[in-house]
Amino acid sequence: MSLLSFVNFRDEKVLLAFGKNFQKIRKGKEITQEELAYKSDISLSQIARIETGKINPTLCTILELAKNLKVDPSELLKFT
Amino acid sequence: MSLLSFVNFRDEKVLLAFGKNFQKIRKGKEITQEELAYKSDISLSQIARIETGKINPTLCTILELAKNLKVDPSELLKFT
DNA sequence: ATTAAATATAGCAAATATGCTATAACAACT
DNA sequence: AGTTGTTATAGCATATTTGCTATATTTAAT
Repeated sequence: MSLLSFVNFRDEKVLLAFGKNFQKIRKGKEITQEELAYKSDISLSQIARIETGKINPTLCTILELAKNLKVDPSELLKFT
Repeated sequence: MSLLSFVNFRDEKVLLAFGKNFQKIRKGKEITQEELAYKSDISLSQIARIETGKINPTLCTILELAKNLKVDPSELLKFT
């Protein structure tokens, strides 16, 4: 087994950009992380980690957050 | 700690729908799972699991696949 | 400057995403 | 039927996502 077998694709720059865009959209909706966490079934800490680019969220997490932000999921993907 | 603490949000129906849409797009591009796996740095087994709705892919995986399919990531999110 | 609200961080546990290899199932064709 | 190409499945190991709790840091308001 190769030494790099378990180095998954995880682009830090992309995650940071996604997080920033996400935060901009959330703030545009004038909703706090805590409110969003309450509405969606996603923890406050997880939302913070997403916005700071610490983690690589899954499809379902992204879709759930988009739903509760009342924004089209593709909006969340519109970052450079 | 609640009994449901570790039941993450993972919507099987959504994953199945995403997988079917993904497969339709890939086939529309006339590329095999194997070719796509080679181009992107994502394993063949993972692509198969995605298309059959077995797993909940991460943002970076989705973006990487979209890139190598030469399709806008938002296309991949257009399923019912 | 204090306080309060909001966000970020840290550490732990559980679930799962991912890669690898091998095998099975399926499809198309001769 | 047999062959070949493609996709699906299974089992294992590791990294990471996620939730929880608590604490720290930042921001906003008075």
